[in-house]
Amino acid sequence: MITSKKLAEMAGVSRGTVDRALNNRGNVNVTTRQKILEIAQLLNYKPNRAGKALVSQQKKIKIGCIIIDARNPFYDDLYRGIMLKAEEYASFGIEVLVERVSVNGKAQCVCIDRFLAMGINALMIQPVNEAIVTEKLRNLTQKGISVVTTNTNSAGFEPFCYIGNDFFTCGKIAANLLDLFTNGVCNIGIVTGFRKAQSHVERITGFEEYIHDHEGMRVVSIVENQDDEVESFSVTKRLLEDHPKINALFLVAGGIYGAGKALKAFPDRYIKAISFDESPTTKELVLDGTILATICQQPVRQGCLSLEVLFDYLIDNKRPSSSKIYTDIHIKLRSNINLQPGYQ
Amino acid sequence: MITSKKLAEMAGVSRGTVDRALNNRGNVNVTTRQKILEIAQLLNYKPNRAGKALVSQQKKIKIGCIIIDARNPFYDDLYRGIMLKAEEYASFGIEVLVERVSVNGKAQCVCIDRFLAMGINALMIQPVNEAIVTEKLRNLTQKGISVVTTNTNSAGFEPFCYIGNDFFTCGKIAANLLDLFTNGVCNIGIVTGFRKAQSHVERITGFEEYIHDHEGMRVVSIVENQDDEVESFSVTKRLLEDHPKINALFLVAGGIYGAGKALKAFPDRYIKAISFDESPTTKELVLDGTILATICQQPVRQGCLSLEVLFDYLIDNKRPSSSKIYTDIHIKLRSNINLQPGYQ
DNA sequence: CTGAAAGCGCTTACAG
DNA sequence: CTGAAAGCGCTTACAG
Repeated sequence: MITSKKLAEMAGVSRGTVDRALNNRGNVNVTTRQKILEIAQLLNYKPNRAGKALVSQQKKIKIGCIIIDARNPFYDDLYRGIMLKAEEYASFGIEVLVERVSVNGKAQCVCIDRFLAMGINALMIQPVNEAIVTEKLRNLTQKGISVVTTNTNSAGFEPFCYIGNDFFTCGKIAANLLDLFTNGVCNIGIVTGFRKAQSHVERITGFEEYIHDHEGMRVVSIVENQDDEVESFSVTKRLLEDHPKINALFLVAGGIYGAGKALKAFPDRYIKAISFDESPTTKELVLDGTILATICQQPVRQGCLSLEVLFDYLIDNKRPSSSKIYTDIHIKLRSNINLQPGYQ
Repeated sequence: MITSKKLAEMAGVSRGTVDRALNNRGNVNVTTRQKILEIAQLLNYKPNRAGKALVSQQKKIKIGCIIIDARNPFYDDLYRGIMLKAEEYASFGIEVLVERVSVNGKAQCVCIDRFLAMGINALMIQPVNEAIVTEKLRNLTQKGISVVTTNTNSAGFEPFCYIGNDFFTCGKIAANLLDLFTNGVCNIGIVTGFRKAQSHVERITGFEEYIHDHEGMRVVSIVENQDDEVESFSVTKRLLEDHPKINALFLVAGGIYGAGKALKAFPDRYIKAISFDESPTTKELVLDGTILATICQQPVRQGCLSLEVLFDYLIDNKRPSSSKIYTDIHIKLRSNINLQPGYQ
C-alpha cells in the first residue's frame, strides 16, 4: 500500500508537507507542491480511510437531523434508518443529534438554531415547504454547513444533496400498473391528499403523462382528502357513488385506510386500486385484496443514505455522485409485501 | 467517547490487559477480566472502528472472489458490485482478488487452491453445484477461512453467509403478476432452463404454490430450453403452436430473447409474459411490450453485500444478522426498467 | 499474568 | 515555506 510517508520519502520532504500539498492547505512552495502531486498521481495514491477517520475524530463532528413528527409510520422508518447509521458512526466518534419536529416551519427553524448553538457541522432535514425554512437553510449553506434534504425539498433551495423519491416516475408506474391490471381500458378515480402539495402534484403529473398515450385510460374525477382518513372515506365513497363507471382507483397520498373502507362498500364493482407506501393499514388492504399494488420508496434507506452522504463528505471530503439521489421504487403485491427488506 | 484507554484507567490496569480481556485473548486473571468486562458493559463501551481498522491493516488481509465467467450480463453486474467495494476497501489496506472462472467445478477448485497459496483470509464464491466444490468449501471452512456464497449455493454446504435471491418467493411473485394481468384466468405455458437446476426448480415451486389456490390459473405445459436462445425459440414456438389456449407465459430462466422471438410470431394471441432479470435483450422486450414484467434481483448489490459481510467480520469480528441475506426483489415494467438503481 | 513501548496512516499545532 | 513531534484508538510483540 502506498502511504503519505512513502510519498514524503520519494519527494524528499516531510509528511507534513505532503499533507499540506495534497489537501491544499497552503504554505507549500509551488514547485514542491507540483512534485508531490505528480508522484501521488503516478503511484495512484489514495489516502487511507482508517487513518483519516482516526484523526477526524478530534474534530468532534456533529450531525443534526430533523425529521417530521406526525402519526405516519413512514417517518418512523426514516427515523430507524437514521438511528442505524448513527450507531455505526458513533464508533467513529461522530455524534448524531436527532429531533422530531411537527409540520411547522417556525418549529423547524427553532430546532435548527438549537443545533447551531450545539455546533453541528452538517444538517439532514425533511423540510417543510415554507419560505422561512428555505431562507434558514440557505443561511446554513453560506456558513459552510452542508445540508441534505431527505424525502422532500424546500422550494427554491439547492441542498448539498437531495435524497428521496422520484415522485413523477412513481406516478407513471402507478398508471403502468393500472394499464396492465385492466388490459388498458379503465375509468379512473384519483384521490389525492392536497391539490397543492408538490409531491402529490408530481405523482399525478407522471400518472397523466403515462395515460396521455393510452387511449383506453381515462381520468373521470379527482378528489382531495387532506391526507385525513375520515375525510378520505367520505370523499372516496361519494366519488364511487357519483361515478358508477369508475373501475380503477389511484390513491395518491395519505388516507389510504379511509379510502379502503369506502372501496369495501362496493364489493361487486371489482375496482382495481393502487396506492403508495406500506403503512400497516395499507399492508392489510393489500393482503386482503382491496388494494392490488402499493408503490414503496425505501424510507429506511433514505435515512441511511442521508447520513452516509454527509459522513463521506465530512470524513473523506468525498462528494456524492449526484446532487440528487433517488432511492429505488418497489412495487409490492400481496406476495411480496411481507418480505423483509434486504440489508438497508 | 469512551475508549479502551479510559477503561484501562478506571479498572486500574494497562490498555494491553483491557484488550486481552475484551477480545478473549487469554492471559488475564479471571477477576481482573470480570472487572474490566463489567466496566465496559456499564459504560456501554464500543470499540472504535477507525482504530481497529488501522491496526488490522497490518494483517494484510486478502479476500478472494470467484464468479462465473459466461456470456451473461448478470455476472458482469455481480462483478461491478465486487469491484465497487474492492476499491473502497483498498483504502483500508485490504486486497481483493477477483477471478472469473467458467462453469466447471474443477476449474473453481483450481482457482481456490491458487487463492489459498496467495494466503486469502476469506472467500466469496458463486459456486458450481458439484460435490467436488462442496468438499473444497467445507475444507476451507475447517481451515478457518470464511466462505460467502453469492447468488447460488452448493448443495449441502453451510456457508458463513449466503447472499442472493429467494427463488421460491420470486416464483410466487411471477404467479401473482400473471394473476393480476389476466384477472385470475389464464392458461400458462412455462419455459424453464433446466429441469434439474435448483434455482429454476425453486422458482417453479413458488409459482405453483401460488396458483394452487387460484382456480382460474392453470399450467398447460412445461418445456425446457437449456438456457439456450436458439433452443428457446424453437421449444417456445412449438409450445404455443401445440397449445392454442395458452395466453400466459412464465419464462423461468435464460433464453428469454429466443422466447421473445417466438412470442412475436403470435401477435394476435396477446400472451402475457413474465421473465427474470434485466439483460439488455430482456429490457428491449419489456420496452416493446412483448414481456409485461421482469423480476430482478440486484446483482450489483449482491456483489457489494458479499464483500461487506466479510469486511465486517474480518475487521470488526461482526457477524451478519442472519446466515442468509436475501436481496430485494424488484418488479420492473416498461415505466421503471430504465431507471438507474439507487446507490448500491 | 501484566505493563510499557511501538506502530498502523493521517493531521495538527508549533518552532524555526 | 518546512520539518519534528505528538496524538487519534487500537493491537502487538516483548520483557518481566
